[in-house]
Amino acid sequence: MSGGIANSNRTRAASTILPVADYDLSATLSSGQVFNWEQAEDGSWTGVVAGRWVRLIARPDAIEAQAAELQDDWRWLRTFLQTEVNLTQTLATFPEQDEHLLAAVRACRGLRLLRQNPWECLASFILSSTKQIVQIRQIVRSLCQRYGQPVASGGSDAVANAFPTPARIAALSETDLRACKMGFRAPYLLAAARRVAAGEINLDALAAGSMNETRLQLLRLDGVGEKIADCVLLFAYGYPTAFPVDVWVQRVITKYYFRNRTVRPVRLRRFITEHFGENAGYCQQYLFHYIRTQSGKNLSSRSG
DNA sequence: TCCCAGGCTGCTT
DNA sequence: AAGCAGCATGGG
Repeated sequence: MSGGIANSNRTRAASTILPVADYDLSATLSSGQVFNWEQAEDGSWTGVVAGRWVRLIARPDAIEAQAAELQDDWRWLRTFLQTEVNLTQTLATFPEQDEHLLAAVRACRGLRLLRQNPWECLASFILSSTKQIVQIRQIVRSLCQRYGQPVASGGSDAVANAFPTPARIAALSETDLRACKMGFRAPYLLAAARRVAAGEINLDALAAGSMNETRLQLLRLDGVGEKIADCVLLFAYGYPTAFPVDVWVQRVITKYYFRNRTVRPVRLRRFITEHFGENAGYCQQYLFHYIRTQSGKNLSSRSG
C-alpha cells in the first residue's frame, strides 16, 4: 500500500522519544498488570511488545524507546503504553471525598493502565491464580524462554523471546507446560490455547462486542472466573469500568468502605459501580498498587 | 513448620 | 445459593 516513496519521507529510526507527562514507568510495569518486563541496573526496562524487543527509559515528561530495528512508526508502542491518555483528566473522574483513594493517588501518581495483547494477558492471568506476582513473573519468563518466538534484541543478549502464540502452546503437552512450574494451571492454559488456536474463540473479534458479551466469552474458558475475566477486560480490551477483585482488593475495600464487615458479592459489586464510576478500573489499579507498596502491612490478614 | 499467594472448580449442605 | 476442600509451587 504505502510504497517506498512515501516511506522515504518518513523518519525511520530505531529509537524515539514519546512525550508524556505524569507517567511513572516503573510503577506501571511493576504493578501486576504485566509479567514479562525486566528492569536493568540503570533503571531502564526491556520487554517484547507486538513481537518487537524494546528498551524503555523514563525521561522528564517523556519515555525514550529503543528498538532493535528501524521503525516506520511507533503506534504499536504508543498503544501499549497508552501515552495519549491524559492522566489529569482521568483522575478528575475519580470520586471526590474519598480519602483512601486520594491517598493512593498522592502516593502513586503516574501509575497507568496499559493496553495489552489479549492472548498474552489472558494466558498470563490464567497462570496467576493463587500465585504471588514474583512467581507469576517466573512462570511467564520460563514459558517465554522455552516456547516463545526469539526476536532480535538490542541489548547485551542477542535475542529476547516473545510470549508464545496460542498455536505454539496448543501444540505442546501438559507435561511441557508443567516444566514451567505452573502446576494445576497447565491444563487450563493448554485448553485455552487450543480453543483459541482452533478459532473457537476469536480474541480479536471480541473487541467489537460489548463488555458483557466479551466477559461471557472469556468465562466460557475453564480456569477463567470473574476476576481473571475482569483483568483481561481492563488490561487488554480497555473497558474502563472493569474492576478485578482479588484478595488484596477485597481486603482493602472491606476495610476502607465497610468497616471490616463481611460484604456479600452482589452488594460489593453495586458499591464498586456506584462509588468508583466511569474509570473504576483505574481506581482499582491505584488502590491495588498502593496497598501493595505503601501500607500493605497493616492490611495483611495476619495483623488484621 | 505453617500460612499465604492478582482463583477456580466441583462437591456438599 | 452458599460454603469449602483441593489444587502445585514457592516466599516469608
